Amino acid sequence: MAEKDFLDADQERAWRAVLKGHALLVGRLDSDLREHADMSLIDYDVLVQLSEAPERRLPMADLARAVVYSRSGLTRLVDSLERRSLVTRERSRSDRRSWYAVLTDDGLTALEAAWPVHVAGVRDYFAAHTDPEQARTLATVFGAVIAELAPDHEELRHYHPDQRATP
Amino acid sequence: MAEKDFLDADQERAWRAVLKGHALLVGRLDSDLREHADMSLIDYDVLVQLSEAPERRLPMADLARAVVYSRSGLTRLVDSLERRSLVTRERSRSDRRSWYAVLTDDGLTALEAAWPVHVAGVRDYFAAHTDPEQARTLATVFGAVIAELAPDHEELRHYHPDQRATP
DNA sequence: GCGCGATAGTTGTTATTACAATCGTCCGCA
DNA sequence: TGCGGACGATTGTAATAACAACTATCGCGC
Repeated sequence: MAEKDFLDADQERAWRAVLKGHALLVGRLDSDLREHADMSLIDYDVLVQLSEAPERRLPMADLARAVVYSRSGLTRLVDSLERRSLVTRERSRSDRRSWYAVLTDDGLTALEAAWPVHVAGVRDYFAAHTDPEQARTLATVFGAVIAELAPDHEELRHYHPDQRATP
Repeated sequence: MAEKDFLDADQERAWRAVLKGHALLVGRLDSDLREHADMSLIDYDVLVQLSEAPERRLPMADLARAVVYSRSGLTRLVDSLERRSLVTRERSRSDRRSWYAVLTDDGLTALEAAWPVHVAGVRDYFAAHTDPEQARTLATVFGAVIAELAPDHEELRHYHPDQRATP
């Protein structure tokens, strides 16, 4: 059980600042990307995850966890990315229920066009106000939050895609 | 102009942790409130802002800025709160374009029922991983983000509602 | 080998959200 | 005084999101 029912003043201020600052930040990053790179922030996030995955691919369920999105939402998001040729779907050879979302060459090109826009935003709106020590603090705190609320997310590190079968 | 095109590793990690941790956190806080207090996180946020405002009221535009929400979105949100008798609208006497959202007694009761749920969530999922020094760092960093992206938000502190006219 | 609970993904449906356009009001200025 | 741009709020509309239900498949236990 908790010992206190209230948050102390510092914690309260911190939480409110995070809530409001985050809302402003993602709102701005999203509209910057829409305006200059023709994609939303969640599109960008999906493309980044895929670009960093082995063979540029991730099963839908793992991708949904990685970007903290509902499975049904991801289905329609990947539909949209597929219509724009940024991503394709491939059936897993080892589990016939599972599909990979795969980053296409066009998708990688789009990502490479988008990232300077995004990085400039993160730098100017966020990192410019954050020294390295503060950055480490943020990573620690939110890392602990992630570990608390999604302890299974570590497993994604150990994921390996199907080995390519000889056709 | 910026001197660097890349974020350093600490800043990158911090930003990613914030993005993911925030998504998990608000998702959980929202579903906790829906389950145990019959309101969403944004409903709660609106009620809190009103409860802290003089005479429990705020013009729609100020309220929208305070909770970082579009004006049209707030219109429909307040419609919903009004249907549930948690809030009412009152026309401003000094500016006939402007309407106040006013927290009702029922709204205050609902808020008092909801806040233990919310505070417990913030404490357990967030504050438990955040010592006072870290909390101050978060408030500093996100306070700077807010000042960068919404410099006009300070003005809200100076707001005063209509003085009550003698009927 | 067979059944059965669990899992991956999609679809039906509904709620939520933002943008653009609109209406009424305000206020600075000639 | 009255004109014109700005502002507050709402509405029409379309995009986006989640939940629940459903299908197909997996893999454990016997």
